Amino acid sequence: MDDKIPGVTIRRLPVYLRVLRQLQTENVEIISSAKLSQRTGFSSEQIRKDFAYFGAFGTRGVGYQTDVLRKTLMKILGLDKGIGVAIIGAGNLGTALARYNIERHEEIEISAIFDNDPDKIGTKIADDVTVSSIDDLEAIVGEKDIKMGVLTVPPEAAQDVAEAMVSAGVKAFLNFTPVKLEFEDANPYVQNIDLSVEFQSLAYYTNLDG
Amino acid sequence: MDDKIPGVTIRRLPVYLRVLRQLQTENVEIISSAKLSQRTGFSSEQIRKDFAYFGAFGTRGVGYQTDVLRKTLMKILGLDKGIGVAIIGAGNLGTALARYNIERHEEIEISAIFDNDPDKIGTKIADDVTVSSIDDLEAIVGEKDIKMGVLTVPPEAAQDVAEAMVSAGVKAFLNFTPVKLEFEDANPYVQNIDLSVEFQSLAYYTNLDG
DNA sequence: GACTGTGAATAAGTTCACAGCT
DNA sequence: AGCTGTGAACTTATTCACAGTC
Repeated sequence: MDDKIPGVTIRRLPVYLRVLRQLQTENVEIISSAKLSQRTGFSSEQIRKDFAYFGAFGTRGVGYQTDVLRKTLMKILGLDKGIGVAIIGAGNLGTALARYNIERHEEIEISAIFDNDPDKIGTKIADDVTVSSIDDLEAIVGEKDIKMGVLTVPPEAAQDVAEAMVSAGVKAFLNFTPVKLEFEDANPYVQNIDLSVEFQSLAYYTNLDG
Repeated sequence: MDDKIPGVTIRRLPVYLRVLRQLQTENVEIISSAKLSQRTGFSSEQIRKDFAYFGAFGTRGVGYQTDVLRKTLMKILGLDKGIGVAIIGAGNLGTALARYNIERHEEIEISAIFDNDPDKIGTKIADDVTVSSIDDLEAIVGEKDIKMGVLTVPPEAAQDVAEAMVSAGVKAFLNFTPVKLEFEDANPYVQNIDLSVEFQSLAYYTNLDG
């Protein structure tokens, strides 16, 4: 039941989760891969393959129970227990992400946001989120058992901050800086989101006919 | 020279551009695919393959001229001429992106930002960027010849806004909403960035050893 | 009859390996 | 000798097609 799940599959799970939440508000108790296909845009075969990685939990001739499916996917992603996140860099993007995230994800909690600007430290970004000094990074990350870091610092600070976080126990990063992070002993998971890449690559398609 | 370039290659071009800009400030005039590999993290074969899509412009035994390469890549992406972008939704994320982008990309200019909140309309987000009413969307997009749209609106508004933009001439979207956009006649390019997917899928990796 | 689960076929992208210039 | 350009091998992901279950 736990043979190396491809990253592409993992990244589809939150989409399934979103649809399943919707379906539950609509009181839909059973759903077929074909219907899920309509709602997600993924092919029905792909959906069945994805679910099969976690063992078969559909019923042939019937479909999947939305409730069971949702709970299973939550558990696989580890969203059944709360996850603490720290955002490093309380600039435009960091602040926006803190607020954005708090609105949407109960399971993923912004536990702290850090900056090195004295004017920002102590500022309240959102309910329950106040900017801490980056000097307290390791202490707070350890204390609050933070496992996930979001990097929205200037590029030159990224590598150092990331290393400090890893030694404090962070296992995974959302890296919004254009820096290719490298680690010696530890091997945290790094998901890069490079907004320059998004904007500039999109330019290519504005010149094409479609 | 122009046989269907894979999307993955297009998305690597901005990374090459960033490195090439750095190299030029360091006065490096010639660069090998091996050196580019070190700086980008992509394999040297991959880099050569990518460049080969646009015709061979390296010199065997020598390498690539940074200046020629940079100009070629800029041209392929269409960054040699300015590109107008509109952001729809002046919330946390939209505002952050407007400011973020203005700092970094001269070639990609935020030409307008729209919202439907009367309190926001007329507000200055950054130098030269003031929030316009969404009622003026089509007029302004047409007038300023905007080709790229960034959607940071609430999900329920996304489809309508996108359609209005397409009829005004927008060719490509950066879609930060979780909505699967669909179009009838036109076929704009849509790049989805789903922050919920990023956060939730990352949770999976915080539970793994690596 | 409806829908899942899965091997087999295909497609897309990456790495290998080496011939070909300079 | 050094480095590009590229066909061939390989790897990864998706789609096809159908047997199996309810």
